[in-house]
Amino acid sequence: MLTTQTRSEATAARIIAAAKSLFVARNYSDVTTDMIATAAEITKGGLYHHFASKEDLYLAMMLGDFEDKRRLFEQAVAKPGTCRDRLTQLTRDYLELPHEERELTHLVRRDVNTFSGKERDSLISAYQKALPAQIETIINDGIRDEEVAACDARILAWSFVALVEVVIGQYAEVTLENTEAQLEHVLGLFFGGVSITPKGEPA
Amino acid sequence: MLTTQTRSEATAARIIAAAKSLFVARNYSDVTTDMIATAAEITKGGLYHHFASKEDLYLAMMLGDFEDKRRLFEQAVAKPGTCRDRLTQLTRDYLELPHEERELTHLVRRDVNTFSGKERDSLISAYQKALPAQIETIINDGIRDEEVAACDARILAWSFVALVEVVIGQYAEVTLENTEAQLEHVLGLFFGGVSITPKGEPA
DNA sequence: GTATTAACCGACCGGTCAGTCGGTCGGTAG
DNA sequence: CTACCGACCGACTGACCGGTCGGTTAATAC
Repeated sequence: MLTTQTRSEATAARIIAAAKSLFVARNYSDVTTDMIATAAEITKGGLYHHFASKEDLYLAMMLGDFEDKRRLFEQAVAKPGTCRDRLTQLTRDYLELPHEERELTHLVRRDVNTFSGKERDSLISAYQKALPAQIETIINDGIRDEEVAACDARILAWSFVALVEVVIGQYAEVTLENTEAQLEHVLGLFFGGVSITPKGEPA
Repeated sequence: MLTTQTRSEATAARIIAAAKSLFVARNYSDVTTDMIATAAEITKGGLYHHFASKEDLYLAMMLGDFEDKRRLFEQAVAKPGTCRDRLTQLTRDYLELPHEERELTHLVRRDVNTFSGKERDSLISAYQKALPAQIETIINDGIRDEEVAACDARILAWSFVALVEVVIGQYAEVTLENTEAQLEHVLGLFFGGVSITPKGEPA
């Protein structure tokens, strides 16, 4: 029926998908390889045929996802336009990702202490360095063009990320309903703050 | 030498202190009762003399810390002044807490999925409801006094919290050196945004 | 002094979980 | 057809960990 290769790839993909939904829901240590295997409709032996270890699976899952996000962010960095426009574009694309994919982005901050050595480093350099660095680039352009006040761009990038996470609902059971409302909140707050000013609508 | 009661209280405090530094550094599941006992210079049997279970210890640690923070926040809520002044005061007090105490505040978001039932509920209602609700109160006053643009105060409260966490360095190895620089960043960004405006210094 | 009790010890138990290994089955190559 | 190999199975193991329990010491009560 299926070729061996196709079948193998499909199984690996099923394992990754199962791992995503489980690791998003619970800490690394609280997800067992049996749980992942069962969710992927395979046995533990089968899982270990595809991945050398639990850590290996976690890293494959994360670095695969990172690559997708890196490409997504790259598009916004490459585009012309104002800093605000590019951040809007990037955020809109990001908010339209499925819930699970967005959750993966901040999994690192929760689980990173579980790892050590180069595994830990690769996670940090992907999600804590490379992705925010792309946002930083856009913000630095904004500073150069005098659209944004001069300030440490890295801190501003992280501030932006934090605001996005708030509207996603990471911080509580607080969520703005639709993507446009979320966008408006983040961009409005980031660029204009909450103060009532004579010239317009903040927040 | 020491009375039994004093000795007991001191031991319990030592266990809580050991638990704090370990739980801040690693996930709930990755911290063993043996590690806590060793760090508290006691044995596991001794630990279980003071606390009924690992979960019980974790909750005692968290709810004790919550009570301290609740009182700290309460002061800022009770004070008169503008919304900005009160938030400044609260944030300054908060930033002057020792690193470990501040880290405890967002431990819940990392570990909450490990618990269930009323243990989980008590953690959520403390750190995800009661504390942000106090900030929300201050912001609502700001909206009432037309100092802050009308908007869902809960989302604004969480946005503020998120910005504070950024400058604390939760988000990367990014930290502004001193408390005043951190304060300026958070308050400036929250109230004024990052845009360059004719009338002054944002961010 | 004697009895009682709280604080603490440390060996132990039962369960869990990452990882292993010998084996089966079906597709593939020659 | 046959030999092979990759995909997968499932029982097993060894380490670890939360929690227990009988015992020891020292403070306290009488």
